Amino acid sequence: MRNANKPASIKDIARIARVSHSTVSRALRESPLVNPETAEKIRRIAAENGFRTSAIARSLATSRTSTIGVVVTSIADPFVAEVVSGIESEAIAHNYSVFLANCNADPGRELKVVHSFEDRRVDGIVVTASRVGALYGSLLEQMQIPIVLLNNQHPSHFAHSVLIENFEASRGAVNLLVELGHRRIAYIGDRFGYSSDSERFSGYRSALDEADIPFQPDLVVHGDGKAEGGSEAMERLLAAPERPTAVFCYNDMTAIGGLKAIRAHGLKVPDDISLVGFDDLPLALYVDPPLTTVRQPKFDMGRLAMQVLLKLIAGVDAEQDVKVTGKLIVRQSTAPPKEKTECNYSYAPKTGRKRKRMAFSSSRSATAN
Amino acid sequence: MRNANKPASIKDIARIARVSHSTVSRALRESPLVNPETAEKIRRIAAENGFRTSAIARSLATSRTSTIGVVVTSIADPFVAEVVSGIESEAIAHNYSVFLANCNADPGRELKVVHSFEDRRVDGIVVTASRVGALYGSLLEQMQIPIVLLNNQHPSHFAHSVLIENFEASRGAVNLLVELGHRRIAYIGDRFGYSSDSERFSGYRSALDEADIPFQPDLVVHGDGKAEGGSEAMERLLAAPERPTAVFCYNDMTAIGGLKAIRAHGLKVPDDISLVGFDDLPLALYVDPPLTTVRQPKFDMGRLAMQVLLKLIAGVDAEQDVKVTGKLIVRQSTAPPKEKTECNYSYAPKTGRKRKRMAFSSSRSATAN
DNA sequence: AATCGTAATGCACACGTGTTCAAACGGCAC
DNA sequence: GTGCCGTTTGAACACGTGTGCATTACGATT
Repeated sequence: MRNANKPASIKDIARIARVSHSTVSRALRESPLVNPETAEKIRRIAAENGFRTSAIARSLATSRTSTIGVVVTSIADPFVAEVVSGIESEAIAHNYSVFLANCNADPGRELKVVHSFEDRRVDGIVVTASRVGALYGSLLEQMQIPIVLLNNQHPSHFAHSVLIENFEASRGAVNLLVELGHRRIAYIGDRFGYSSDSERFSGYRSALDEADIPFQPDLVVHGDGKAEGGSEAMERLLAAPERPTAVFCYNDMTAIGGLKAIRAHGLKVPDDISLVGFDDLPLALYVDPPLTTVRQPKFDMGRLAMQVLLKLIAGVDAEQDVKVTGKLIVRQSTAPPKEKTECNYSYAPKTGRKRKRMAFSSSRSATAN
Repeated sequence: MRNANKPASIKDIARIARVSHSTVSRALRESPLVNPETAEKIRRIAAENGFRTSAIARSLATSRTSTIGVVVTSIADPFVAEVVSGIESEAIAHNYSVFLANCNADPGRELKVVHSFEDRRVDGIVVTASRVGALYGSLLEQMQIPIVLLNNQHPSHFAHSVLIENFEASRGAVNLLVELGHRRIAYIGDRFGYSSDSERFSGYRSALDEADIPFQPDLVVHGDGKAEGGSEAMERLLAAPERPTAVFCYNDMTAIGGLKAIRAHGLKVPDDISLVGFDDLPLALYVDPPLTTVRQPKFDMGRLAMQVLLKLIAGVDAEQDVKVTGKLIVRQSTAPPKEKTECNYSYAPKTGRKRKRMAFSSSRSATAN
């Protein structure tokens, strides 16, 4: 009907319906101020002409865009992808659209994309696994946009955040190894000084302390959070005179790298060495053996971040830090240690031991509705 | 400096600089029409006040948003994630921002998000692995927005598309198995009637034909494109009286499901059965054994789709269908068949055989710049 | 019958930017 | 001095929508 080129405007519809553009605007927004009959007529005409009201013009008039920006390190990271999926799901349920931008762990790039979001007048921003901590303080001052950080790697008191309980989760994971009877438990950390690494390391130490297992610094090595670094770190552990019987890893990718190194040495998981990861990536289910790991409720964390953001946008105050609990998923990469040289510690239930068990279940899972 | 609340506008800057808002607009856009000195002064004042020009208002004035929409089945799909990464990379290099929307393989949802993109006046749309074929014909008529389909699952003559050469790629993959000496080669397909499945199946048949291997219908079964379906399909193959020595799979996930089933039967890959996948997901590298597969240049396909879209937006005409070639990645899931009952076909080089080798390399890889 | 209240509609302005056109200014050639 | 041209600037309008305010119409109330 239209000769195309330019999309039809509200005034075109008004002309056809013989009313003012104000009435059309009201009719399409279901305003009670307009006569039901004419409203129906207008909506019919709009539909016939394939009219869609311009969100751009509406945004200019209302100074709200119903749009949020999501900045991630890399959308190709499976962890990130699930988080974004959760964000998007919650966003679309509230008629928000999401801008996505990779920053490839480059702080300069991160700054740039945040500015591009500012230009686009997004109503809010979610940043996953940001390493720029102090930056957001002054940035936030300048542009008045609500920001939610998800698993941010530097403590920030400027923005709201959603984060996993690293300490509790890793303590629970290491405790599983303890209860299986392991005494020589190693930790393969990350080498970039992330707070998630230090928190998981603290959980590891805490679990050892509770089991009266002395901490041995030579059982702690560092990877790079990826498979390659995990392999190299595991090599160092295996080269030591007395190797560990279990290894707790910073994340699944280092565990998978470690798995490869263990196999290269002709050893078996879990027979010779038990392995525990962190994240529960989809991948963890498909390696051999399937990986015991701590599940981060990635999708729910994304939804949660969006929910917090929506509150901030609405002006409702939300709690500063939303913590979610991990859940230990026991698969086949963990088992009791082989009876070996030192048999002092058998797998028999340690009846008289400390009864200080820790609550570590799926309770308080992040399924807020 | 500003009392905040509302972001500063071009007029605020104009007032401070004692010029008209037109001059500010020109100065910020580096127009040659403005005196270099005053331009410098204006830019300084703008920077001091943290001013950022509103992309919303600019879009309204110019009727261009520098924005594209990407609709995907699920961003949590690793294939999709890498494609999106490529799209985003190329987009940001041209100062475009990207809207992301999941449709969860629900055609109704797909329609809805495309309409939301229309409302937002995106300059273009990329759709990955769409199943809605004919729909886009009429839809495209209504809204005058350039669309590029990536690996679309129904042939469409309405929109431009980027797609993998399924036939050639799968023929090459099966040919590898033939050359290794396999004769009983099965195919685990997909059951949803995608064109990618039928094309890969055609490639499989073609490779058999060229090797004078008779086609056996009972060696073709169907999964669901995921691990579960792959396992079930493989179970059916293994239950047959005479099982295959090699299996070509519709994609990596079905191959991985198949791997699991093979292992459950106490058989080994590649000793008892060779396995070939399709896609080269990151996962393929980490299963045991690492999977031989056809690599789709996912990132480059994303970039390519964006490049085509940019051409269409600019009004330059682009070729209707851009085809990219897969690349066979040989890892450890393939090997010559074990010498067994029928020893008629040894692995000795078949000297006198058809010399009709096919060209199947990384040539014409999609690295257009 | 006059007044009032209510429903329905249109007018006019605002949102922030881009762009055309006219105007002001200064320098130069005649 | 006058006319012309180039440079720089401002005024005005446009983009498409939302909304406060005034206006009209009409039925109900006094």
